Amino acid sequence: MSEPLEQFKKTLKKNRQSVTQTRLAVFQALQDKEPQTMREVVEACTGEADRASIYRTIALFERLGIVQRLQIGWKYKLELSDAFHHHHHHLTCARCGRTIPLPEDRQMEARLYTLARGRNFIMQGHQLEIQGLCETCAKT
Amino acid sequence: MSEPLEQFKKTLKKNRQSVTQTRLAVFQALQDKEPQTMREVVEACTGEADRASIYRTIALFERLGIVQRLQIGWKYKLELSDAFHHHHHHLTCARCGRTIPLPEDRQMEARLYTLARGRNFIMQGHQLEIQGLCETCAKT
DNA sequence: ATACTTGCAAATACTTTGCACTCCG
DNA sequence: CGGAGTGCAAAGTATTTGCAAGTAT
Repeated sequence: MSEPLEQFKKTLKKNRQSVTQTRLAVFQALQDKEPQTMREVVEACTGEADRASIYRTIALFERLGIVQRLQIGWKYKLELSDAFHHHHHHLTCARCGRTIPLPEDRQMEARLYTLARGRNFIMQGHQLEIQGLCETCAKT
Repeated sequence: MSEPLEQFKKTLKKNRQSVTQTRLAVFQALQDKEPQTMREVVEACTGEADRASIYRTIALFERLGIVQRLQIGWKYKLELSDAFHHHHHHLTCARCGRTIPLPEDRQMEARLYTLARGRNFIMQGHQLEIQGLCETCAKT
């Protein structure tokens, strides 16, 4: 059986939430894809779920830590959270808009934690986005 | 004369943009303040500028690198850019919503640059937001 | 069975646009 | 003066909400 799918269902159950068609559809739409805009998710689910339900589902998923939002310029995109991927950050190409994942970097994570700690701040999460030009666009 | 204000006017002129009442009002609203939501900026400028003009002004300021957006959860906030502040990042309290500036950290910036470089990516900018609990909220 | 979820439609909130009028250089 | 910039009103988008009807446990 599909490993992440099981984990997903388990997460819902653990929080006493039903495993419904709508939720499965939204989860599938996000699976193994690059981060998507809300519009893309809605389009991917057309016919399977109503726009309003998708918003409600995404909000639930965020509350349960199933999805996370990334800021891409003025907009945001959605992707499954670290529990379903490795923790990572992104490079976004300012020219073509592509979102490229960066591998986790323990050293940097540790440094962030220390920085926050120094301000008596308890770090719960963080988000890092780098803008620039991807290899392809830099050539032209 | 006010130093940043002069710099602001110079930036506009350098780009052949007029120094208008609206632009001054928006700039003042952002000056020496914590990052604000669009709504807050609009409210701060009520009576001095129309909502539509403020949106147009913010768009212009972003184009000229006068302001930058930060993602705070689902929303964004606006603040004057690095040219008017030191480059820095933020801690956002998940409980009370406060935005706390973090000092610049050269070492971390350098590491980011290296990471991007390793992927043949030309870094032009980046954004880092840390969520957690501020000292006050952590106590209660 | 029955409490949680959804679809639908309508209300809000947020952002952009067209155009005639005003102000800056 | 002449073009850039603005206010106003209206059009688009995006997101949220109430409620009757459907569905998972």
